[in-house]
Amino acid sequence: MATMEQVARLAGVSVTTVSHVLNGTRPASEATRRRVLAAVEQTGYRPNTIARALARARTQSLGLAISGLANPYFGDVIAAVEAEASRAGHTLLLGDTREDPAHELRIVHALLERRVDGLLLAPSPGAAEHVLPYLAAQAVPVVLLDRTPSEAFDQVASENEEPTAHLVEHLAALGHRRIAMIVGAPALTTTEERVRGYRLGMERAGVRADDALIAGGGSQRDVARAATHELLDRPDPPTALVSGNNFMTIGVMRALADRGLRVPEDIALVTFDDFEWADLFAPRLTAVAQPTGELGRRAVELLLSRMADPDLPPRTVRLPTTFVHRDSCGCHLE
Amino acid sequence: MATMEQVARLAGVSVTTVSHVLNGTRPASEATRRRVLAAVEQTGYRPNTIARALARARTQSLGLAISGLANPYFGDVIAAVEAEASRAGHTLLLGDTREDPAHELRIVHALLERRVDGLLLAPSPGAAEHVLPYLAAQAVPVVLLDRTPSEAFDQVASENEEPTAHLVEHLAALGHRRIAMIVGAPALTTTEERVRGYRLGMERAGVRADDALIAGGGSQRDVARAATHELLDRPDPPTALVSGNNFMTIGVMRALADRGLRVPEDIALVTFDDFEWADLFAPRLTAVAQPTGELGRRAVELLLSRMADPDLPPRTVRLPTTFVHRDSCGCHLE
DNA sequence: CGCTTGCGCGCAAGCGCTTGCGTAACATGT
DNA sequence: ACATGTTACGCAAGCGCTTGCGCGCAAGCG
Repeated sequence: MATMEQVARLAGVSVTTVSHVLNGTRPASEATRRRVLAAVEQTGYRPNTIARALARARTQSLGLAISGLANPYFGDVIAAVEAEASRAGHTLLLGDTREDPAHELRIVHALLERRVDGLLLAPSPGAAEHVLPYLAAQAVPVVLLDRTPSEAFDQVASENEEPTAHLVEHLAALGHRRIAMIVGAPALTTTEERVRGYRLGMERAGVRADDALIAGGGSQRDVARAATHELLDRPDPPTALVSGNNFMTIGVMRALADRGLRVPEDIALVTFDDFEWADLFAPRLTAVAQPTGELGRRAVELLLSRMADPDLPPRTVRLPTTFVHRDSCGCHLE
Repeated sequence: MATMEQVARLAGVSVTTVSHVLNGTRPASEATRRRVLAAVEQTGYRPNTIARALARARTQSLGLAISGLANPYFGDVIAAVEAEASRAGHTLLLGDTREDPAHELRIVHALLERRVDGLLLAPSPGAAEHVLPYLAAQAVPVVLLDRTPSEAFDQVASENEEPTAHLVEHLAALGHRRIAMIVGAPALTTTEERVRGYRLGMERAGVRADDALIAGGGSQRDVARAATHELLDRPDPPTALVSGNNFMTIGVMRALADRGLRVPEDIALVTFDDFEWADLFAPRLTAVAQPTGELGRRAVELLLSRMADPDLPPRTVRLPTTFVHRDSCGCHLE
């Protein structure tokens, strides 16, 4: 991979001219342009973006710090982020926070040391005490993703409270009274909001909420599985379940399978987060679908605008979800 | 974010010394070390890896060019790659090839311009004519992932032929004779190998293979759906289906749902690629599971070893798959 | 007490680009 | 013919690090 120097020599001009021709930053005579371009062609020259970044103090790259890379929900988000970033001429640097504040800080450090021009972060539980204060002290543009722990940052997330309330009301309308919810990791704003949604739904339906029916699923499959077992072991087990996200839905289903319980015949289940295949397999899950692609796109959009103008006031974007009515709620039973 | 210069000034030493202390590249007196470290602490200094990369001609970053970021199969791979890369002190740059040779070339260019130290690539169909010859001419270490189009590169992939043959034999053993396969995009080696596996399975089972029963699903959901419809529209429709990958499985299932066909009662289905939830939803798919995490890990391992020693002969690693026997094959019907 | 050793450190030349400043060469107006 | 623009380009100083080379100094030696 040739350097600009070699191209310049071959074209019989200075590196300055090569640079300007390639970047279009200064007019050049047609003859010169052609000679430079020909030399580029001939040498197979590719700009060294590292050198460019050092000189320009901009890397044309964005950092994405997220957890659960394997989660298909985030998969969609990542795909959308990559597409948008690439459209804007930026490359994506990827880091997995592992939902752990310490590791998250390491990842963010690594990304900043790479001098990303902007950072997309799905803050872990605990971010508010660790990485967020640190980021606030840096000058780097940041957009928070999926979770919204701080109004001081730009952030984009789905609506959580109303959609969850709707799920609960739907179950209540079918006659359920003992409606349990398996909720995600504590300090996540998504968890808090979905719990509020649960309470709101119960209240609207005129059902007294019982805190014992709110079980911590830790946003993880196996924790959710255990939590579901605990709920079902109660003397007065719930007749309907709300799962707080897709990971936990798998855990909940596993617990139900462990006990040979059928959905929705033996117990009703509705979930936050949809699956692409949910239509095709039984039980067909009644779910709230997030606009994952849109989430990623908007996040990049926000980030680019902030990079363009750092003095913008912080913005919080909420995206509407979709209620997908299928069978697992038990509507079609009678 | 302070520069090394400022740290040096604060510590009353030269940048040379700061550099050596931070990198451990030269002994320094204990007193100096402490002063430097204190100055680093005080200024919140973070190394500028861009400058370092320029000076060292190494970026400590790996490129991952892959398609279908949203595909959970690749999600697992990405997660494993990220984990391994990060363990080795490398950052991941991510690009989506979109399974399109032209875009793939753009992505690879972008990654190389970023001067990644090594490249992981899931070559698109058509890579052999475009990006691969280009890469062969560069000096950059490359490992091919999932597909194995060229013995000239290091590559790691699952076994495809035998596992597919096994799926087919399994169906044949149940009495099926008209066994169709929905196969992936043409020029993919995975497709070729799985087709070979199909033929091999038919042969072993003593069933005459009919090429009309090999339908192109293009590795895409909707193409697979259409292909399935075509198969079922035949005067002598298949009684069993083999799906060539997880994306297409969704399409196949959708086509079956379109027609109200039940699996396995009306038609048997087995698939290449497993799903995490496949146990929990009906029909429970009988499938071949790839060791996705292992795939990612081994790929990074191979890449690192190649980076360490560019003169190694090219290696091709094949990973064993797992046959997961569930219900969609129809074994438990009678 | 000179002379070698080795230790601890700084100088300065890069790495491959970008970009402000300057300067020829030529066109324009009067 | 002379001032005044305009056009086309090169010089060189960075960007923030790394690293080969060399120098002063205290310790060790005969």
